[in-house]
Amino acid sequence: MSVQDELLTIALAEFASAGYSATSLQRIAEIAGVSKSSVLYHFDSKERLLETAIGPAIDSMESVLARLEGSGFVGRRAFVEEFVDFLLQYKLEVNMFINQGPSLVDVPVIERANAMVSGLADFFSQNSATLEENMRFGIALGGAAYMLCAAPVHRVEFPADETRAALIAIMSELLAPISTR
Amino acid sequence: MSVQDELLTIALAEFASAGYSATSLQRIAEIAGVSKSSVLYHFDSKERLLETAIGPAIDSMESVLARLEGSGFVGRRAFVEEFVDFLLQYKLEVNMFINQGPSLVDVPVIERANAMVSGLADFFSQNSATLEENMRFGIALGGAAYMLCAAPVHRVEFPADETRAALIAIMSELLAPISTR
DNA sequence: TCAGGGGCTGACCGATCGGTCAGCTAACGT
DNA sequence: ACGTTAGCTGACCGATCGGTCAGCCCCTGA
Repeated sequence: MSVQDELLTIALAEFASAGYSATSLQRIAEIAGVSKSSVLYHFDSKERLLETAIGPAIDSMESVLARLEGSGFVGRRAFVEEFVDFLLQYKLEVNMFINQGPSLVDVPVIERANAMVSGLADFFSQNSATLEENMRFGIALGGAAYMLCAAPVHRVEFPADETRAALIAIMSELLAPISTR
Repeated sequence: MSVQDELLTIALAEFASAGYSATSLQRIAEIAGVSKSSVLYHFDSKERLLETAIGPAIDSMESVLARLEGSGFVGRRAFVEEFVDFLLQYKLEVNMFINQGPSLVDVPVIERANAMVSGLADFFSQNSATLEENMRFGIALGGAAYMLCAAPVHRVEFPADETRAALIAIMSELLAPISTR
């Protein structure tokens, strides 16, 4: 594992657990066993380090959202599976988007993540006839994201395959009453 | 409104929106139109300011959890209503607990909040026979908390009474399959 | 009239922040 | 053998952080 990749892994873990602004470059450098100057040699700034660390997750989320908007809500089952797999793959990044997205609005790469969240919310708002339908979307997606990406910080993790199946079942049940338009 | 109460209101809003460590006493003082020294006169430290601001919410959550553990899960309907009302009353505080609780573990008052979350999770873990049942609890509570306390940062708010009714209905549906033990 | 205290302030402190810069070392191409 | 470059470092910078402190203003009770 290259020094860059190691720094990215450490930075992502620290940003997600302690918060972006509360994580110093000095701390990341100490964990990696290098100097703070070395971190700034590989990544021009703290913000660039964040961008590189969470960029792939944002790209993946963008493609998931694009497919959803392309196929419409008739393909809800496929979307639910894609969404759950996305959460399972990018737990730490999603944790960051949810917890720190609104507070890091001045960081361009975070703006992209916030735009994804808003895009999802807009899609579901347009595809729901009532407030209850809209809340079914929110609870399904927000609850799934919380269980997979936020709750593990407090508690132990569950086996991934069982979790995936249970999550897809519950989310499908929540979204079932919503009619396709 | 006294200066103390005004400072508490401002501090809570800033802590929730920008994050505790990213909010400086200087900024709180500027919004309130007083000096940083004045903030530290009314509250001995930044940590004390946080404690005073979110203390009532923690007290309320403790009583909700105590009643749940006292009555057991047979009174799930009453608990759901209590929980939703708690979320509606303490949106900003809950937003802080969820988003920044795990990262502020060294602050005693936040430890109390984290203990509440763990207590809730333990109760539901003991009252669920399968992983899916356990996830139903998590999605119901996590999703509700996200919709009410985190999502409004991104988007517009909904009317409170309709939201309350819809939320209670959806959560009851999610928790219905779980047998009382 | 005046002593006293609550409310508030600016000046200041050490610590830490992100970031810059000159320079060291080892490996590589010619 | 030598110039170049990548990788890395410590020293240092200005800014900002939470917190301390002496002192000012103004109201109140004796």
